[in-house]
Amino acid sequence: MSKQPQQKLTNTDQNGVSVIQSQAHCSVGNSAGTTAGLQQVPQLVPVNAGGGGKATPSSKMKKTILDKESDEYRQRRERNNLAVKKSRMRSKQKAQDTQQRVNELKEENERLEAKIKLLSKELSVLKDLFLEHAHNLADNVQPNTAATVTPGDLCNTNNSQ
Amino acid sequence: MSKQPQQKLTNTDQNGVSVIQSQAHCSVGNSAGTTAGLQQVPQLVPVNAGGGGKATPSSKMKKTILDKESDEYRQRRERNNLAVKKSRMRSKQKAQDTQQRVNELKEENERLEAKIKLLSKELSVLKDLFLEHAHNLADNVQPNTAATVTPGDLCNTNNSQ
DNA sequence: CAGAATTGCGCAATAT
DNA sequence: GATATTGCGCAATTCT
Repeated sequence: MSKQPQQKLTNTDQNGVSVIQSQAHCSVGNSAGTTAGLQQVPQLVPVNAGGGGKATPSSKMKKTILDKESDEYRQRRERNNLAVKKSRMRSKQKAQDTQQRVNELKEENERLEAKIKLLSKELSVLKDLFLEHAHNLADNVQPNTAATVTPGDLCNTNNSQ
Repeated sequence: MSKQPQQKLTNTDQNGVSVIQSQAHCSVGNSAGTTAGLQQVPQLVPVNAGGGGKATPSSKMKKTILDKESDEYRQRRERNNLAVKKSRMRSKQKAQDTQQRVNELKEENERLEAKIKLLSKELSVLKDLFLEHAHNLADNVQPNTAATVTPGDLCNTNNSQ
């Protein structure tokens, strides 16, 4: 997947055989022969076959030099066009999905970040309490009076999230 | 943005006008006949323009009935081809970037998740200590002996991350 | 060898 | 008016 074989071919078109296709959709109806001028196809004939018109694609020869007319040709084109469409659709879909994924991940991230903030805060509170308590102990304070905190306050820390 | 005007045109090819163009500036070799056979071609001329070859795009006429020959036409095509290439490149780049973003976000997510785990653990430890201590107090234990914990242990909790 | 999937490319209709 | 986008078909390759 993903390579770029196709001969780089500098924009200067080298061999170009190109074709035009479409056009057709001129006006709406077009159905019949509405199409004004447009001549039809030139028929690129395969000049072909170097010296001995090999009919059999032995070693060198490209293929059988496709006949644009051939039914088989048309069929193949049509199938390919279909495949192309499919492929592109998928590609597009994938891109969309990826974008969506980004959004989801971003949200998730915010949630996590928030949770961290919360936990950090709790932790800091607890630590402070501890330090305070330690102090009290150091100062030799009565244990009972030292009960400044009720653990209960810290027990509902089950952040649902 | 995003619509799909282009006449759907059922795949049944209606009238296809095909042509070959290039050729002209073949010059640079394109080396010999690399391209197998392909002869060129016919040059589809726009049969066209009703009676008088109007040069001026008056009211009805399409445009000036583009002359495929016209220099201006060729120039426009070339510029457009360029634009198309550019656009596609960008599009591809964007997709790639998005994918990358996904990866980054995923990593970040894992980091956050880990941090949360850590904080949670610390918190849980602290809470346990608290509970234990509370117990001791309840049981009326001597404060001094209650010094089971040293706050110091909890002070280096600055998770670098 | 065949058939589907990808990919680069150019055209033309639109959109901006 | 010019460039940017987009759908489409062709052909060359690659993948199955």
